[in-house]
Amino acid sequence: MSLKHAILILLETEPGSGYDLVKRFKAGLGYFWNAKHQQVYQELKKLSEAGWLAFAEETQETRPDKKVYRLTPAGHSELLRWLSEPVQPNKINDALLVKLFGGELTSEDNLRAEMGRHVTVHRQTLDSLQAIERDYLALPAAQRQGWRLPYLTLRRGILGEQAWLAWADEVALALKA
Amino acid sequence: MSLKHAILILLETEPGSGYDLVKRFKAGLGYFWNAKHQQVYQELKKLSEAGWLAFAEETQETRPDKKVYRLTPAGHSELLRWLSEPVQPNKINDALLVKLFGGELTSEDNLRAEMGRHVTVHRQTLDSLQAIERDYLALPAAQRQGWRLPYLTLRRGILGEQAWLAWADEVALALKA
DNA sequence: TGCCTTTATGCAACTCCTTGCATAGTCCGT
DNA sequence: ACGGACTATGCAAGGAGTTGCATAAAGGCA
Repeated sequence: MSLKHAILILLETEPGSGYDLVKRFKAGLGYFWNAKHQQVYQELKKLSEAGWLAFAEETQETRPDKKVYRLTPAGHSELLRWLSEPVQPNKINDALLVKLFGGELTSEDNLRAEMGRHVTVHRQTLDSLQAIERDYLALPAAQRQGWRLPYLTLRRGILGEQAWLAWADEVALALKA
Repeated sequence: MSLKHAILILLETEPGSGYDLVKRFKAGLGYFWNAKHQQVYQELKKLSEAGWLAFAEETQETRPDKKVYRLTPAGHSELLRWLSEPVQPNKINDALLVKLFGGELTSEDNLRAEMGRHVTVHRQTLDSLQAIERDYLALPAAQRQGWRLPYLTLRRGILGEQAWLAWADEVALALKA
């Protein structure tokens, strides 16, 4: 779908290797686009073959050599084309809800335990997103300007996680009775 | 992932054909698990080969013949096994957020138009979920009991869509300035 | 000294999911 | 009489994503 374009966006900002990209995914985009290292490497290969990326091999002394990728003009115009075109609304596939939907077949203890595990994860995610938000809000206004769109995606994460946790409270209440 | 198990849950409640299942996905589970008809047919084939489902061919006079699938005892225990085991937290892949993240490269008009399209879709989804909720709440308490777990999944949809729309308001405000 | 983590890339094989096409009768509206 | 939607299933091909393995040197910790 748009892993291609996520990569183009990251490399448009700054050229980098596959390994770099994986780290950048984890640091920022990762909240709403996940990719394993394998997928990133495979995609970089395809994007170079399509002529959207070019790479230079950098030999390093104390570390493995790396390939630094950057956009070609064709890659740049492809990115602009993609940005100008509507994206499909998101497909949701949530196994936890499938389990809850069919939960009559199992014990409430089991369901509560499952919810508990997920609550822990979502609370941690929310904490880390809020930590990033605090850093952002502490920046002088001039610097905030450059990050205002990524900040909106961060807000999506925060509001989404808060809503998830509010829902989990409802579930906890319903499973107690 | 768990399309397998979504199908097992649906057929555990009531046997049916591939065509039936697609309709049931649209009516209920569809909010949080999407599947095209092709995938359902392919999965039914695999599940029968694995021995978790059995089917009976029903010849119909005025309509095409169909295969009615039901769980085998092996399918039933597989479902119980799956329910007792933790599910992985959800992977998020949201192309709209990718676009917004890289939105500096395009016009604000374009971003506003894109948001507008998505707002329409989310509002419609919220409306239809709330219509289902009204029907549920109008049922006598005895009947509500059987649907209380699916109702919790419906609540997830409602709270999720409301949070999405609240976020969209924040975005609209930020893109106006 | 030995073990773990980090840096850095990739092949091979697989599952999951999508897209396009094909078939074929019925029922409904115009 | 004709076109479109509904019922019902499926093949073939390909794209997207996962899992397991392999290599190899450097740096930190116990």
